[in-house]
Amino acid sequence: MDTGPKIAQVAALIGDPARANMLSALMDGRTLTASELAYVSGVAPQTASGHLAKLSDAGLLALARQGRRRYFRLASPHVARVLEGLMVVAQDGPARQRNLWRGGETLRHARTCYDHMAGRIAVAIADRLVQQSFILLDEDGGQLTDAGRSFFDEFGVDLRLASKRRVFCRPCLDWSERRPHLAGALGAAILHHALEHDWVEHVRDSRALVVTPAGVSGLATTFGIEGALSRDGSEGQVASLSRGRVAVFSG
Amino acid sequence: MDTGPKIAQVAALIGDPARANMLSALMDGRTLTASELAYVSGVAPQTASGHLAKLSDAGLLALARQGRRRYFRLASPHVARVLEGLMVVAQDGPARQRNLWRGGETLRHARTCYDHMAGRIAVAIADRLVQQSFILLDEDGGQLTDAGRSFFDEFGVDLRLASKRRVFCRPCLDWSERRPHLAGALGAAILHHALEHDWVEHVRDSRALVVTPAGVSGLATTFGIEGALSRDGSEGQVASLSRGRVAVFSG
DNA sequence: GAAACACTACGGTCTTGGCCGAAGTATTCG
DNA sequence: CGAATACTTCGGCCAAGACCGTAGTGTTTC
Repeated sequence: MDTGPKIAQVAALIGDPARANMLSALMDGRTLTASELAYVSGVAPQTASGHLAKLSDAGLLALARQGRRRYFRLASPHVARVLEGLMVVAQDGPARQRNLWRGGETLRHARTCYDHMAGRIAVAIADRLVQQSFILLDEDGGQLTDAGRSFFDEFGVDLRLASKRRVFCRPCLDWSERRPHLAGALGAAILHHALEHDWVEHVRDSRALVVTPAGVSGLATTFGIEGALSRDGSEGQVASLSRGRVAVFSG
Repeated sequence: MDTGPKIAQVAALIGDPARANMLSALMDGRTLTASELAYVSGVAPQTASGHLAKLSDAGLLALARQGRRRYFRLASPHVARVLEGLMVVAQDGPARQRNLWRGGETLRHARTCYDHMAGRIAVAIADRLVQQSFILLDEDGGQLTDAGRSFFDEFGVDLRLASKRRVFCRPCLDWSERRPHLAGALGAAILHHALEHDWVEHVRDSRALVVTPAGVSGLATTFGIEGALSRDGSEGQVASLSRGRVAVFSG
């Protein structure tokens, strides 16, 4: 029955800005050194060291020492999911200005989400795949159709990972677009493919991705995606009605 | 790029023991009054009032006033998922004693998880359904098979919810068993059915469920579940090897 | 072996925020 | 209308913990 305190302990750990910055920086699955994490979190190395010790002790980070430096990464995908979930809640929570995002425009456009793509591009890809009946996908689950299986075969995505009868197509709620995009092994395979073919490139020190010219044509011919590729604020989509937070429900 | 601070804000909110207790108490989807929440969180009403204001402002709780009292509930299933995720991370984090759980034995056996069942029973049900090829389920996703569809039809679960082509079978990682159980609309339907037929009953002021005699036979004949029903500590399952938290990975 | 580097441990300062007593505002009941 | 109930606001107390300066330990480089 002491589930509350356990939750609180972990949440309090994530609840410090410096630590949250560290975890955010690791959300794409990279491994970073203590110094790098000190820098991104905006605190002195001594302070960062303390934070990192706490996060490791709690099992949120995995640590590997190599010579005189220590490499940290998220201990498991579970941690990444919690962080992603917190982003979602943080976004739809306060019904405040959603569009004062400015700075994050590149992130909103395309970024990595642990091991797959997120952002407008990723949502567009997912939408397109659903529209063509290659996958079924909503907030609660996803699955590859037979048509989808042949599509991805032809597309060149390695589906051997998917051998057996494993379900490997799952949704991940995009915190910037507030719609599900494709995660799981299939999502990871698409990102892998995109990086492999230089469709997208990592932005240094960021989870952001930029779409290359090759990517523009590749995404267009493969998925038939055009509109979502323009990165300038063609924020056509109405910001959805702001559900009042103080919902009156029949009790 | 300010995703860190946003995460931190929400996490810090959950990171206070009193507030975490409140959220935990609401995890089964109930609506509770401010007084009740003050009681479960172990603080004075004035203090609780402040906490509840913060949680509502942040959009974690939805509030309905009715006469002189205020009813609170989780603002969305997203919040419940974050809490469940935190439980999972809290469990596998510190590789400490997993079996000093004592008090929570009832919870480990069967409980609600927002709108569906969790605990040994729920994992057993999911396992059985997978074994009989009625569903596919792993940590990343789930799906109902054709055989499963007819099974649930016969079983009497209302699948009309599942109309269209919606995917509605999703996994939820059980923090006590560390294996996925069935969530989503299908999981909710099973819980609904079980409550409807008096297979299980809520334990007052708790998320725990007790299995009635009717439930024992119902679960046995319907799902073929026997072993998992004995609630005495037949903790046969070895506690899994304790993966050292400081994993050395090739960097 | 000395110097530079990466990280950790310790100690003291200072802010944040949780806590409750007391008092104040709605709502219901007799 | 007054008392009881449910909740909120205010103010002061207090402890937890984030922060960095200083001083270490271990590792690499020259």
